[in-house]
Amino acid sequence: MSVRKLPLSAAQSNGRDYGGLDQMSGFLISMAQAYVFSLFHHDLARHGLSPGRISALIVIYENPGIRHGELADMLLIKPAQMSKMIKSFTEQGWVERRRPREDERVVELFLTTAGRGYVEKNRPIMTHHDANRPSGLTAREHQQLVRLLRKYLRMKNQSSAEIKKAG
Amino acid sequence: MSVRKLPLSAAQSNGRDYGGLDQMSGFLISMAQAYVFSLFHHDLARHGLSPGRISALIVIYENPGIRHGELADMLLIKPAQMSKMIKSFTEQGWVERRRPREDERVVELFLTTAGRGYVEKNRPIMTHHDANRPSGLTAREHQQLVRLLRKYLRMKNQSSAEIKKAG
DNA sequence: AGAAGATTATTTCCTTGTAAACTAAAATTT
DNA sequence: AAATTTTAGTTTACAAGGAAATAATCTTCT
Repeated sequence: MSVRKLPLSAAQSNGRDYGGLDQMSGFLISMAQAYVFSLFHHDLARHGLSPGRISALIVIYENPGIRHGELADMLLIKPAQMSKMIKSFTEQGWVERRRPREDERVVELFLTTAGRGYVEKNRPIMTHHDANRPSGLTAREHQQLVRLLRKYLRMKNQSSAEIKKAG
Repeated sequence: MSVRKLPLSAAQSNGRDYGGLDQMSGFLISMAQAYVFSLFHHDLARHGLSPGRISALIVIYENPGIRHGELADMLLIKPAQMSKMIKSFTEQGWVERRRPREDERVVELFLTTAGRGYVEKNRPIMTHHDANRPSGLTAREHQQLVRLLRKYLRMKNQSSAEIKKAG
């Protein structure tokens, strides 16, 4: 049985040697990404969900009026790709673009009612999938991994909303 | 100055809210991968290095005769993509393909002398780049991240070569 | 032996993502 | 104020990667 058909298992070395790659964080991160992506696709593609697209919609949901470029910076997506994505969102009727009077170069993004409905329906599915993704880690190690990745990426410790919620 | 021009900084939120994405390991792994990839490209593209390609060559170097499909499984690369990559390697004169008599479906891969030279020249560059990549982590946290990612991917604890070296 | 099924790799077609050139608007310089 | 430079986003042309169909070989079952 080919392993490639079973995204539930990650890398298969079978006695082969990674020659040091398996001690490099860059390589491991790339492998983890491939694994996560294949699982996401396997489980959620039938919902029409793609990780990049739903992430962008969630951020617009939380930050109405966010600018095109800000969104690209937050998600590490290139502006060119962002343009295409936003265009498809407007065609889907999920996103509305506004050019503010005071600076007509920029584009501000807002979700339509349909867009908000789409996020409200699918964010829980995504969250659940992420929390329940099979991995070799315990729940505690998973939390630790999240903490390390956030620090790796130099993310601020908490969003203001989370601080409010926790406080 | 736009952040997108400076791959040395990772995600930029600037007071915006990730709406929970920033607590999901899948999202963080994807962001980390984008960050690592952009840095790799920024620093090493002039050497003609791409992470996927050099990784494949390293694994062939360490495992002469490895089969097409085994390599794909180890690197989480799809067979279709592997075929294209191997084809370009043979055209570059780095890899030789052999069809063994006992099973003529399979393709066994070997590096040519030029291929071995290429790996020997570039692996240290890659290793150095990985070890010195800027991140928000201390050296100790970096080691911890490597350990967690290996466990996440259910990788065997050590390669036999490493055990020999350590033992 | 012969048919049916499984395995391995490749080809074709399509989607996604990037880089570079370009347009438009605002800020800066002279 | 006119010219230049910078900023924001889009378009275009191309490269990387994946899914599905195909080809070739091997295995299994009768």
